[in-house]
Amino acid sequence: MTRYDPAANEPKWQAAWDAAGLFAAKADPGRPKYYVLEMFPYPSGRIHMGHVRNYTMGDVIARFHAAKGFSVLHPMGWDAFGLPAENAAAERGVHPAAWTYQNIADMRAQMKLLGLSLDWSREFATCDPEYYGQQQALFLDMLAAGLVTRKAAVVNWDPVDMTVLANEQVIDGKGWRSGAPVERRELTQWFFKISDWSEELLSALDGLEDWPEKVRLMQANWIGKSRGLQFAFETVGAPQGFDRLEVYTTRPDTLLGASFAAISPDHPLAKALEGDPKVAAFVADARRGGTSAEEIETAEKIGYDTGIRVKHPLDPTWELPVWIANFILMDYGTGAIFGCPAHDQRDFDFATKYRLPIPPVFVAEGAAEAVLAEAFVPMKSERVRFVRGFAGAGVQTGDEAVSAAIAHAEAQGYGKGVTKFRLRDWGLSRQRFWGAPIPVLHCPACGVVPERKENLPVRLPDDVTFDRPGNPLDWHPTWKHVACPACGAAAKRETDTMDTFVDSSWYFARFTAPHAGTPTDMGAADYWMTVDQYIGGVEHAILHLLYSRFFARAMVKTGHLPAKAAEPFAALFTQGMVTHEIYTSFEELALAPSGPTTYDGKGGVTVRPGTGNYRQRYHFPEDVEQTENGVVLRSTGEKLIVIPPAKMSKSKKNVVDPQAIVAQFGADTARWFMLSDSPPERDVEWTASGAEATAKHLSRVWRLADEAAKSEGPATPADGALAREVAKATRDVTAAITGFAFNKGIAALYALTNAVSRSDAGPQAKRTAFRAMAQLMAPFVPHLAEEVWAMCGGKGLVAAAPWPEVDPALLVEDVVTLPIQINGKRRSEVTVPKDMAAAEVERLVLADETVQKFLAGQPVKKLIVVPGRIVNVVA
RNA sequence: GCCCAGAUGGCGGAAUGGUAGACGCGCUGGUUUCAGGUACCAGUGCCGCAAGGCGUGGAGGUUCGAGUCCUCUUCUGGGCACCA
Repeated sequence: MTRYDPAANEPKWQAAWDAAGLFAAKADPGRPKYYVLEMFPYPSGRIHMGHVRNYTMGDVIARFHAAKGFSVLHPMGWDAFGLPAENAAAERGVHPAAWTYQNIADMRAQMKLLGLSLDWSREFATCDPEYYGQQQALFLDMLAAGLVTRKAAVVNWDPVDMTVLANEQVIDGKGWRSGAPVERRELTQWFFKISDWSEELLSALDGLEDWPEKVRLMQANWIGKSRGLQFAFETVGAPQGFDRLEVYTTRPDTLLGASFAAISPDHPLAKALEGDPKVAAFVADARRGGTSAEEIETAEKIGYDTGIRVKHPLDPTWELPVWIANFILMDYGTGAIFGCPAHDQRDFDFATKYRLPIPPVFVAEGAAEAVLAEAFVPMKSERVRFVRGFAGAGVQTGDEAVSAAIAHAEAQGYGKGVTKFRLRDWGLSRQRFWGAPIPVLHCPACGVVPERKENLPVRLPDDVTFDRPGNPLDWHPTWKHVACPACGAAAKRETDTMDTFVDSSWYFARFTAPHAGTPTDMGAADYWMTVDQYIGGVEHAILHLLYSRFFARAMVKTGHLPAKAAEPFAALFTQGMVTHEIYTSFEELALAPSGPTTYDGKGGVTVRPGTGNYRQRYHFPEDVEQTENGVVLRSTGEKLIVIPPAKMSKSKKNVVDPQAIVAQFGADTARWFMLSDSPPERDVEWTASGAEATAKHLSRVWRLADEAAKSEGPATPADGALAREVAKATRDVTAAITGFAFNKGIAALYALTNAVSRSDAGPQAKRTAFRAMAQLMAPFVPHLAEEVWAMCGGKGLVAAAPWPEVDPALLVEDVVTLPIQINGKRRSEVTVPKDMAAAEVERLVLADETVQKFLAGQPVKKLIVVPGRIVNVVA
């Protein structure tokens, strides 16, 4: 018996596709276009199973739309700037570019094994001078259009990587790459003014109907619109220029519960007081740690009483102390608050610690006013009784009370309603080498001067070393010393480079004209944009997608994209992770007392307390073996602890290498299995048994097709039953692909295989069925599909064949089997012609022996006949 | 604390309010094979010899009929948050 040989067939068909130029995207005004894009990879050097899953999904979508007659754009590139290249450069003494381009070459070779329908002619890396040069041009246009600004900001400073970190790059108060504790520093930085677009970016989310609801919600929360009251306290005893203290509150209904005012350590007033050494010492203390709310949350609340007082707006005789407190963020609102400890837990904690009064504004309905043990924050449904009412009070708490309080403040003239957003401007400056240089100069005479466009790209130098910390651009002997483009005087280049999120915020637009002499070509962009289907990990739900949405708008404004592309991704799909079991063992260290290891059932492994020193080891799946005894290490037979599947990670060694899988089973097996076992949005567990089963199935399909291809038989007309199975599968696979339910599409293909296998139709009818199956399989397992197509007499390449249409007549059944329920329980069934009248069905049902038996003489109260579905007898 | 998503056989998962468990894995029996593997056939929610009964985290409800809709609840996963 011959077996299917992927190793021989897959390269053959890949070469055939290449020779036919099938995947080169061509702008064809006569055809509808379809732009499918997967989030491009960082060139780490190896592809992983997550890539395989991501790109296979995109490939199914791309191949399907090509077969449906669309002009498809399905490009691939490299998100190639970033810290790992610099780390590698520092460790190995290679230039980041050399390391990056070698990785790209390696990964491209691995990816090509997968048989993806990618247009490689459009490939670029963001570290190509051609790409980042256009990015610099884009930056200059945005600068001219007022979309970029330079301002001082408190930033997270990573003292090891010597760079600014975004809040989200700070994990547990430490840099996400270096692990070093983060400090807060004030630097002058370049910013994209994304916060000007808060309202637009928020409201436009409503139109993104083909985005996951979850992602839209996460973006909405991130933008964080709130309605509140802004007002100014009159100060008493404050330094010159601080007669008033502006505060913002979303809870103006609790204004009568004020007990203190507090300002951020970064507030101008705090700075004005830093002449006092005690204040300076406190502020230094409060600034320890990162700027993220999460970081600040875990820090203990500390405060310093400035001695300044403010007058309550509703009662000038009522004075509140002004504290500097570490939990107030300068970036949100005005950097100053009034504290209402009775109805805000963190204010309560603060007031308790510093023995400040805690006056309640309201209590739960029916409750007496008592000393509070914690802040009283009523639930939405809870009714309250006001104990310190004012005009506008007396209604429910919540939005109504807030609106009433704002109206009251506006009527009395002490404040006004203000809408604030949480979203902050996007700081793009990075003090790193391996990024796109920010194309501006600092001239002693002219100040900040944009580089001239004809001088772009501002290239990174080749002669750099990484043997000392900081930014190599900054201490390069010559790079930054240039003449001012405006006056010709000696000037210095900006040595900051751009955040790598900038690179990935417009690459999708560049793919439409990857070698244009301007950032985009409007003709190409007009044809291809927007991206019809974007696919990637949910980890990019906020930043990358929000930045891209901002950039697309900025590019419309600067004339680099047509207005219709302002929302760059029409549909988004976020795929689940690839997981694998983890195999671990404990190595007992010398002199340690012995004790058993245990597994807690939740993914954690613990060594029994008090048993001494162990070193935990992880083992690669390829090094372990399943035995009757459980999972053991192949080399030693040592029994291993198996931890339930988790995301593949190098540190846990629960990884499988796609290249090895392709070598063992072929690309089609990897592709099929990645899509077959779980819905695409959920995690999928990679298992060796599942991969083997997939390979067996694909081999079976090939063998059945091979048999059909080789059998001689009468030229029977197409077998009706088999044709019906093909029609059903066509309907189901089509629906599964358009509905992003690839697992169901694969189930339909299994069902069709079984149907063909069991069918007694002649070989000719079977060959017809197999050609149809090849077409349906082609998006999932394109190589095997070509093989089956060719064996069974398909003309040309199946990859170039149109998608099969369903003949609706074939899906119509002549007779239907109706289940019969008696009082809602299934008791019998009746097979009737499809169109039988309900009255006739009723007669048949009542005559049914089983029905009579279960009725046992009871009268029938009601008889429900749902045509074509079910019959329910109510007795 | 708030928001979101889930909970279905031994496992992954199917199921426009209409036969719960498609399809796959695993398992059982059989055929082929010297054997292992492969391949093929049959079976496989639970209890029960059977008739039948019970079954979609739990408790109620709506309905002729609920995995699906409503209320409450438990648990799991994810997101957000000293956001004023």
